[in-house]
Amino acid sequence: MNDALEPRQLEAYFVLMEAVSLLQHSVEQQLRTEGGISYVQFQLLARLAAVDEPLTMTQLADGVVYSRSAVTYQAAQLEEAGLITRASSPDDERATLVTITAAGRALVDRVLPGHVQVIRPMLFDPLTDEDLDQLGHIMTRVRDHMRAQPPRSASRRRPTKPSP
Amino acid sequence: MNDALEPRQLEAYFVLMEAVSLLQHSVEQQLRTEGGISYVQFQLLARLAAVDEPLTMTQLADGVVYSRSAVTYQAAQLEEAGLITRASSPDDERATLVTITAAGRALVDRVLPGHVQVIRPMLFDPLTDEDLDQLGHIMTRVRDHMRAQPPRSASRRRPTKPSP
DNA sequence: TATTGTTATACTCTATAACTATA
DNA sequence: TATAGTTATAGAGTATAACAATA
Repeated sequence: MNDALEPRQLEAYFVLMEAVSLLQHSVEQQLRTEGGISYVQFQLLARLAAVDEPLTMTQLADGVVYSRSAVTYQAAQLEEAGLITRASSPDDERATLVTITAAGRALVDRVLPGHVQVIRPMLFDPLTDEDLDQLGHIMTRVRDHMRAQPPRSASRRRPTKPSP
Repeated sequence: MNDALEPRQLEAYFVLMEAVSLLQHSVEQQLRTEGGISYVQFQLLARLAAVDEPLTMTQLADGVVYSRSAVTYQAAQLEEAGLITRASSPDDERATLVTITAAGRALVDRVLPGHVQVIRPMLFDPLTDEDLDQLGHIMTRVRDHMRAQPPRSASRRRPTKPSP
């Protein structure tokens, strides 16, 4: 058992990261220019629009991985921009329910075409439909596998101190 | 011709971005913890180690996309940490040649095993060798295609002001 | 006691524009 | 005049830890 991966595997990883970085960079500019939002903010809005019901801060964070304070920060930005509202949950007074506003939905709808126009030439044009299908399948498997086992190092909430 | 993509295409894109974000996050923590460097810094060092010869700041930037000032900033960090050296080029006095130090190589070698240990369970374990091959081929095609046509919006150097 | 979320703070990183120096 | 790189500055985003309130 060797700790080193086959060079080809490592190469696939590096190329994956590089290509996505390029894509992310372009997409970020488009969102900033046309919508005045970051990619993270777009993700949060898109998620809220997709599920079509209020989410708690924790649920919202679950989709984007970051720390609680980062979500609070982003939510504050989005709320200030009138794209979401926050209200404490009737079920659990500790929780904050985040709801996307009409303006929020409108923004997502407004930036999506331009978003696609950036993605298409970069990601879709060079690939066949079959490639895209495979890519989708592969990354879905990867994503689901990642979500299934919470990363050892990045626990959402500081684990309780082991009895000292 | 419709501006909207097939939902499945868009889905593949979103999953791709999500999975890579998760991967990036984990990898970033590993590099920070075990090497005290960011992923960008790791990329720069790995690139210098791979080509095995000095690169100019511009050449270095080409691999990582960012603005000139960002490269200067990162190079300053790496130089301060003793991982690279900078010296003006004999060929072109304007250029700065960046050379990786022994400590820089040592650091890359030192963090790479841990890096792989993070990647393996997240990316490689859930995929067959064939999947990985396909992923590599697909993303290589995407990457090469992206590099072939410089993004319209993100010119490396501010284009000359159109004759006013 | 554990969990949800917020806040204060410090830090990293990035982009813009102005600047120097060389080609 | 254009290019390589640096610098000053300002802004966005993140994480940590301490905190308040609820379960």
